Amino acid sequence: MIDIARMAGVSSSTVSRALSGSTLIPEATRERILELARSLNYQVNVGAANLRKRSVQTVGVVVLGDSMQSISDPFILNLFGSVADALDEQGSSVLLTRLHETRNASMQTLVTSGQVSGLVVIGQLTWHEHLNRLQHSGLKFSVWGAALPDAAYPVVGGDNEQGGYLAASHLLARGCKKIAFFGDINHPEAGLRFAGYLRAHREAGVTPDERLRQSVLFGEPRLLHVVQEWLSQDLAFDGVFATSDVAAITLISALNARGIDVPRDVKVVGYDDIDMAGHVFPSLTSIRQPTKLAGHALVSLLNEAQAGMPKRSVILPTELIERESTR
Amino acid sequence: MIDIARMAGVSSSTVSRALSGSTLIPEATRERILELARSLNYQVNVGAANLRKRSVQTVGVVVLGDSMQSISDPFILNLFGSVADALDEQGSSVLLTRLHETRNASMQTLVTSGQVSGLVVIGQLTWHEHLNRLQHSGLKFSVWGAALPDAAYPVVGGDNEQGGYLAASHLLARGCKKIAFFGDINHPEAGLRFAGYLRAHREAGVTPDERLRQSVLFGEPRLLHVVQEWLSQDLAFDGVFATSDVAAITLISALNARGIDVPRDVKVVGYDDIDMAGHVFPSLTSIRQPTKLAGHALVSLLNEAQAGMPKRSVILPTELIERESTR
DNA sequence: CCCGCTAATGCAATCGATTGCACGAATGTT
DNA sequence: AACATTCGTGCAATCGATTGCATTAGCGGG
Repeated sequence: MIDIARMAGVSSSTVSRALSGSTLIPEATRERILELARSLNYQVNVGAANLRKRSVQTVGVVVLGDSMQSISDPFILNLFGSVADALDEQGSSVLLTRLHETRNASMQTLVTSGQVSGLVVIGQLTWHEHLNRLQHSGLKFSVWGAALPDAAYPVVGGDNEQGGYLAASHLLARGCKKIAFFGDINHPEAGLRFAGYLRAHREAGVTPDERLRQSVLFGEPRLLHVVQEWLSQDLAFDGVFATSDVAAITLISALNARGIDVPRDVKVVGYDDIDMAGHVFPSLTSIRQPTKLAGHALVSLLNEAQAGMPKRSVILPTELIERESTR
Repeated sequence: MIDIARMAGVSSSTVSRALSGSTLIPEATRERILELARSLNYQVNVGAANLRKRSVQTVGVVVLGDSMQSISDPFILNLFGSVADALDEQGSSVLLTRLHETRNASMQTLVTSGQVSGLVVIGQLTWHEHLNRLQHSGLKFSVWGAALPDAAYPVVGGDNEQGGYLAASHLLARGCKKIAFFGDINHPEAGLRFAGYLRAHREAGVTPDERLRQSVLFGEPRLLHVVQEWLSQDLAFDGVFATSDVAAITLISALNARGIDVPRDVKVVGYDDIDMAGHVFPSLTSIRQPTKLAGHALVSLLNEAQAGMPKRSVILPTELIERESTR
């Protein structure tokens, strides 16, 4: 910067002001300096500027779990992209970190060491208590997940209850009477989806068959096996609501293999509306969560936390995307 | 740091040395200072340290393409995770950036502005020329993609030719005579896979039918439509090699819908071995690329570039994962 | 007892920017 | 013509660390 100052015949103060767009510098001078900087391929050293300004334009995005490898869920990737987009828009950089269960001190470290100004946390699960503790210690962050009643930290999540309701209502409206539920009821988000499934049945005056429930975990490795086991029980059903598209697609493949036609004999609704939902045959009806909004909401809540505003949580509406699997 | 110095009754130089593990400081003093720092929850300001040391422990990972949204390819995510793991291991942070076609100047910027020491680039595609230019301008980076003959930059990629060879050989060994190829031959990686497909045919003494080629782009939105169009041509075939698992799964769904049994009537091999390959029915035989190795290789090549060592490229072996779609 | 040497420590410059304050010039006001 | 503003610019301190060099204390050897 001093070199540029010399070449432009001004002081480094003037260069700094010109580059940062201060109104003190007349347009003519600024143009000259800008041009010079461009031709020298000069960029302000962000680290030095941050040091003096005592601020950082970087947000940490923390993905909880063993490793990114384990996150095979395409929905998480979309969400992640949307957070990155939102941060881009406000001119922040994204420092990515994955955390294992063991190294939980490191979330604090990122902020304390001045690398990031705050955190967006994706993947709540078993970390709930730890997140509560961090919130009380004054760390600034926002979290994607289910809005647990005793969460002290700001949460953004899809409206899982509504999602489950939309799915089941849609199947009922399509004439299904015996709708199976595929998902792990103990998982916070899947549990809410199940609650919505029940509400839809109640409102329609239909009593759901308790035998038509199969616990399927997210990312279950033996998914195909579980599905086939379940089908071999020869239960009577004409519809399925699966809490993940991966499970739904697996199920449809298995049904087709047994000569059961989707959607004629059985109608299926999935969850997350992953890319492949539109690619398989029959294409899959699914519940879409507004990832675009989610990213913005997570960033907004983080900004609010940093501004010292009171903690707030956001529940985003879900939407049913109708495709051939329920025609 | 000055506060700690005062409290420990030493100068900030001593604290700095103690914290960075200099041998000048006797063990007793260092322990005392470390304990004090811990109790005050103190962390060295990374920005200030970098400024003085004139070094950065952060690597930029650049994902090329419109937006993370468009990267529906789960393989890319795995790769990304593996790069992040490798950087973690050597104690580097990961600054994530997505770039659009339009803003291509910004790769330089990240390094020039001192935010990162180098870049790992994922997604080569149409950027080849631009990457060559950047390499000549002295930027330090490594790239995942196909090792194009005139690439001036270090590349890590799967052995696409071998992958295509493995896939086609496997189908031929399973008795297939008419093997269709699904993929965009103009895409560098898919082109090599096609070359391998041809070599396998040559070695087996089988002449591939030129009509059995369907150009399918990665991430094609109208994939399902394309597949159905193709099937309606009623071409005779008993095997398919698809250059992506998503295309392969779509194809199998469509075949099943027409009463064509996989693997009995037609055998199918995909590429990338995505998670869902094991979940669908019939489960999908696929070509796996060693993502774990890929991450390490990308980081190694970047380190070498930064150390001023001559450019080198790495081609990683692929592996056929046999499942039901070719039984 | 003095000298030399080593082990610890501190001083102060430095990294590359930003910004409060002071100053001089130009302009406007009576 | 004298004075008050406004405008543009530069000086120098500052952000929070690191590190070359100087300095001091402590110790053993001659």
